[in-house]
Amino acid sequence: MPTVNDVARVAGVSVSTVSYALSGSRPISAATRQRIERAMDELGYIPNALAQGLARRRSQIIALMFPTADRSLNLTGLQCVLGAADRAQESGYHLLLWTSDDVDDLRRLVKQGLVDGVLVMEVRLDDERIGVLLESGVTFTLIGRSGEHDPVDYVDADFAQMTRMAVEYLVGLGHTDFVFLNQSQSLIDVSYGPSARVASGVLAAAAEFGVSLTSFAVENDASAGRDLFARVIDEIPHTTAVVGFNDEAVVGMMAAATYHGWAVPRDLSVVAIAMSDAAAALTMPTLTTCSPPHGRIGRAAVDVLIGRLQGDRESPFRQQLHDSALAVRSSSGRRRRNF
Amino acid sequence: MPTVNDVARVAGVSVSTVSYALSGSRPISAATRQRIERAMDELGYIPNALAQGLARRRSQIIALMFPTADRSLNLTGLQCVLGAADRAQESGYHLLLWTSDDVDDLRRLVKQGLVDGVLVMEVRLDDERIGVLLESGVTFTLIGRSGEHDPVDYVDADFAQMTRMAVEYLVGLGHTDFVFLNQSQSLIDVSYGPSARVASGVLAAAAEFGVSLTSFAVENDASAGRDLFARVIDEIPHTTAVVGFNDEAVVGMMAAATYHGWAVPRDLSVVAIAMSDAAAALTMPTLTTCSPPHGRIGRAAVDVLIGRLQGDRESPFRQQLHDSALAVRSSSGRRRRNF
DNA sequence: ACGGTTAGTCGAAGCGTTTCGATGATCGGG
DNA sequence: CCCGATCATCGAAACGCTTCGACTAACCGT
Repeated sequence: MPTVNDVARVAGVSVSTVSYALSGSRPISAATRQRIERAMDELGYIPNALAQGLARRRSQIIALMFPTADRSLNLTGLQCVLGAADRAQESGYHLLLWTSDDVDDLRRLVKQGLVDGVLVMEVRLDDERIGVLLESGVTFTLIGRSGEHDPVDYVDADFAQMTRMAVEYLVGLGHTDFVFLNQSQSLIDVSYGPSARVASGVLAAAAEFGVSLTSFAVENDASAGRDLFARVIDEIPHTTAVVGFNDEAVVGMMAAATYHGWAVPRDLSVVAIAMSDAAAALTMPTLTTCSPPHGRIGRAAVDVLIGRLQGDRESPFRQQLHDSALAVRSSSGRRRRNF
Repeated sequence: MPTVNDVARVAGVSVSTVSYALSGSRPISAATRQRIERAMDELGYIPNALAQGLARRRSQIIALMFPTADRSLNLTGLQCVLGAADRAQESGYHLLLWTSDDVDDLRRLVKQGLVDGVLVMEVRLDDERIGVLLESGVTFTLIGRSGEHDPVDYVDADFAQMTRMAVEYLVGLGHTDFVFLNQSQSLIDVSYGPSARVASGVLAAAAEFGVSLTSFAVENDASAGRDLFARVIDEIPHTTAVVGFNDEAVVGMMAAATYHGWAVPRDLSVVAIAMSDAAAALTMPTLTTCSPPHGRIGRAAVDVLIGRLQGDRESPFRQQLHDSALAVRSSSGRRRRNF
């Protein structure tokens, strides 16, 4: 591999001149610049990233924490990761994928000086990673939010907007009796942010529109959804609308409904929260969804982080919430049943 | 951030001694080692990864090429990525996520000296990235295979085993008239490896078991599946088994079948190839699948790459094929219809 | 007691950049 | 026609680590 030395020799200048020509941080005469450029592509020179990083104290690498433990994988996370990766590349940064949840690993990572900044996914309400990052002094931004009003940058979905939109849509179709199907209690117990925020958002929206709503937290599998349906026909049979934030249970519930002769959407309208389009297309009937723009959120988070990295460190915190979109498919319709 | 210098000063030794204590590449007396270790954790010392990489000419970073263009995202890719990321971390490596497809970007990446090795996903039969990597001299392993017998390391699914297993299973249930539903022609046109291999595998298996098989390549969406079902009842109505390598079209076909009064699996058995468990659980009925162990493949690829990185560069090529597993769900059963 | 190992340590020269300060050369203004 | 600015370039010192060669002391066998 050719080095600056080689380029300098071939171009007949000093290494510092080559460096200045490359970075443009000092004026270089047109003639010299040309000789240097010729030398560079004659040699096929590409600056060594490690040396550059060491000297500049900037690696142009950002870490993306995407912990995989304790969480059922879904496409929504992937979209976010890929959005972030694409954007990082467009902005001249590398993206390091970090799947560990462990704060000691994290501490080690940032102390290594390998990464310029960190992106944090799957943020919990009392996420201990935030404290670690804060005290380490590294620049970071959250994809999601903690429960406290930490002085941090974040990009997140606007859960209030999302849930209100879902409920408003169903109210507009005449529904007045809702069931909300949340994620498993175990996820709520680890204070997974979205679960809490979707729950309170749905509740608030129901109150706003004056409709009745009963909430359940069930495991993330089809049988839990079937069991729940049995409970619903038994205890609150006048239910005509379901808002679900639990992919597999929602599907299980639809299957049970169909099995019991409740047609979807004739007898029951279902809206899934934050389900990917690809997943929604696989169900029968296809599910109406209300989902955050995960890809865009990932990209926006990269922009925020890089903005902070390149700009002033002390400016006010950038905190963005992104609107979700409703994708009407075949699982929702006008209320038909009457009691 | 403390440096080796600080540690050396506090411990009262030279920097080289600190380095040797850290790497263990030269003997250090127990007493000295203790003083050094004490100094290190008193200062909270972590070696700077960039400096270390520069000096050792090893960054402990591997790149994972996961191009996102032209390909519908699915969980199977995610599993593989996450498996690789986990394994890399366990082995003391960092994983750089690279989403660009461009060979110039790739060339630049490897010339930068940032990564020790490269993992290549979504390999096409005539993948130009392979040539670029080969001539750049960087160590790499494929997740998948090209069409040629390149002298390269790879880890892939055993498509022959996979397809044979799927067909054998259905034959065992009495089926003799098969439809194979492949991915879109556009994917085949870019010579996407799995499409070709699954197609020929299914064909070979059908021949082996002496059953009839008709193949179709359709777009990856539900309506294409519905259209195909219409064609099937028209042209080959005696079909009782479908092997599908096209998630959305398979689901669309099932929906159309149900709509036309063909019950699945009573009148039609369906096996989906390489569909994720999560996706299979969302369909109705839930789909029987035959899928490669994507997570394990990702991990294995990391092992192969790191083995090559740390071991001899010239040993015989490591080429692994992994067996798929059949997950029987509700879309397949004994053949009932007779003609 | 003596040469030959060996264990333990040190100094210095890299690794490939950037960047600071210095040095000439060139220029415009009075 | 000389003086301070400005422009273009250079040399050398970082950045934080590894590693080679050398040196000292202790140790072994004879």
